[in-house]
Amino acid sequence: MQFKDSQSIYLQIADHICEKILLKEWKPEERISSVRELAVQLEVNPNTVMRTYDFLQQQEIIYNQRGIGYFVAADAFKKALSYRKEDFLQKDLPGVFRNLYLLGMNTDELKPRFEKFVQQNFS
Amino acid sequence: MQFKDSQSIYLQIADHICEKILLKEWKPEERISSVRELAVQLEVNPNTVMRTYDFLQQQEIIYNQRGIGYFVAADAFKKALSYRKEDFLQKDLPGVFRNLYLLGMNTDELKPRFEKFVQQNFS
Amino acid sequence: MQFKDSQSIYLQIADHICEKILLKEWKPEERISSVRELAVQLEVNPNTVMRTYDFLQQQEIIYNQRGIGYFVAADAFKKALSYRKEDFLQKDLPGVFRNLYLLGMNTDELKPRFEKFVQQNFS
Amino acid sequence: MQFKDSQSIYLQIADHICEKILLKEWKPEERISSVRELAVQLEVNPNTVMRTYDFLQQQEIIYNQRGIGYFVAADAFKKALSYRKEDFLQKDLPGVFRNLYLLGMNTDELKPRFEKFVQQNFS
DNA sequence: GTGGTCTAGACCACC
DNA sequence: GTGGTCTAGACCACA
Repeated sequence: MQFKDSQSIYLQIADHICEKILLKEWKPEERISSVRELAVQLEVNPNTVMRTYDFLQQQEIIYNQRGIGYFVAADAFKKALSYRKEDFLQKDLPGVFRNLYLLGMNTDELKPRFEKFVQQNFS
Repeated sequence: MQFKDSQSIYLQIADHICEKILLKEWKPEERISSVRELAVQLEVNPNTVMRTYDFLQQQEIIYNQRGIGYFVAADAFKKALSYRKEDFLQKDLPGVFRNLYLLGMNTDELKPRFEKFVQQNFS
Repeated sequence: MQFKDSQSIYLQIADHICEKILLKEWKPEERISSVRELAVQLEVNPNTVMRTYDFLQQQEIIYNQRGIGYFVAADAFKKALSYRKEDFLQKDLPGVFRNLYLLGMNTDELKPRFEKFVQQNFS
Repeated sequence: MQFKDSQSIYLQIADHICEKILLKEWKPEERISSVRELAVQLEVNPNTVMRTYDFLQQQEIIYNQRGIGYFVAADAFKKALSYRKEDFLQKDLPGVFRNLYLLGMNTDELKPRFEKFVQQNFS
């Protein structure tokens, strides 16, 4: 996995995990990788993964059983959805629309790009 | 002008100036505020404005005449457009599309929202 | 390291780093001193070093790994060469040639001086 | 006349005047343009030309007759030559040689460039 | 520990 | 008046 410069790594990892849950690849009560495992896998400092898990735990998307590991929360899907949706419509969209307008674009131009994106990333 | 915490001030100022140019409020070869003037006006440190101007000069959106001040470049519109467009398409859009997909939405649903936004903000 | 008055310190530091790379003392992917370390070593303000690193990153001679440090770019030699060469041919040479002509000299007279210089400084 | 960014305008004007003298286009005791005339001609602030004349007067290359104008000094040629030569061999050349070496060039490569330069600028 | 940003204030050369 | 550079010191997010 490669990371963008524009967002902190730990949040990119959090997003990645949320997607697994939203796409139902990971199911409730399922155990997820340990901090160290994931750190090795992503070639990242364990502290960074720790931070991700901390963050997701605060969002109540995962929970911790001491000495055993981290698990997907029972209502993780719902939480992950709201975590995603929360800001998107209110915070992200206005900025997107502003850019669209300033750049002389419109939503129709986004359509083919969106279809291409979905095809490349989710199929 | 108030600043968000999510982006550095000097880049927010840069974006603001780009918008002036994209909206054709500022025209080519027009002199822009001096570093100190703008600093007072925005209530930020002159160094911060200097950094903005430095950045915009690198983007070839503004240029400097020694001892006189900064001016809007002849092809500022084009440069500003490509600077913003590049950022938008590469950095913002993927995240937007990802959210759209995960939230089960599509670009058609954005259309009425966008039209409403434009009407409210640019007319 | 002592600095001249005729050029800004941060660019003199940049030149110095370029030389290390051109002389192959520093190799691709090698980590370079942290901002603070170099600042202490050169007895300048960290901001000044930061500016140097910023500049060299724009030239794609060094790159940054978040929270870890700055590294010599893979093609740093090439980039450093073209950066220095461009400056030299366009900014320095015309003035040199002008002086040569006005002083009634030619390039042949430079040859022995150059050879002596190389011998004294690089061997 | 266009000015480079790398050197202050008033010194570039001074250089230009010195060249006129070295090329014997301007002769001893000849009156030179007034500050205002030259400022208009070069599209520069009169203060800037004033500074040039001040500087050249300090170098004893031109002199002033109050209320009449500026004149080329009797020994202007000699002074201009020494003003040029003074730093060239000792200050400029080492930097040039350093660059040549670092860039893997030698004086032979300069020869055709020099000939081309002379042809373009002085014939 | 790392870089990144910002403020405050100073000094300089230049137009 | 203009920009440009530098210092000092602070605070922050991040790995």
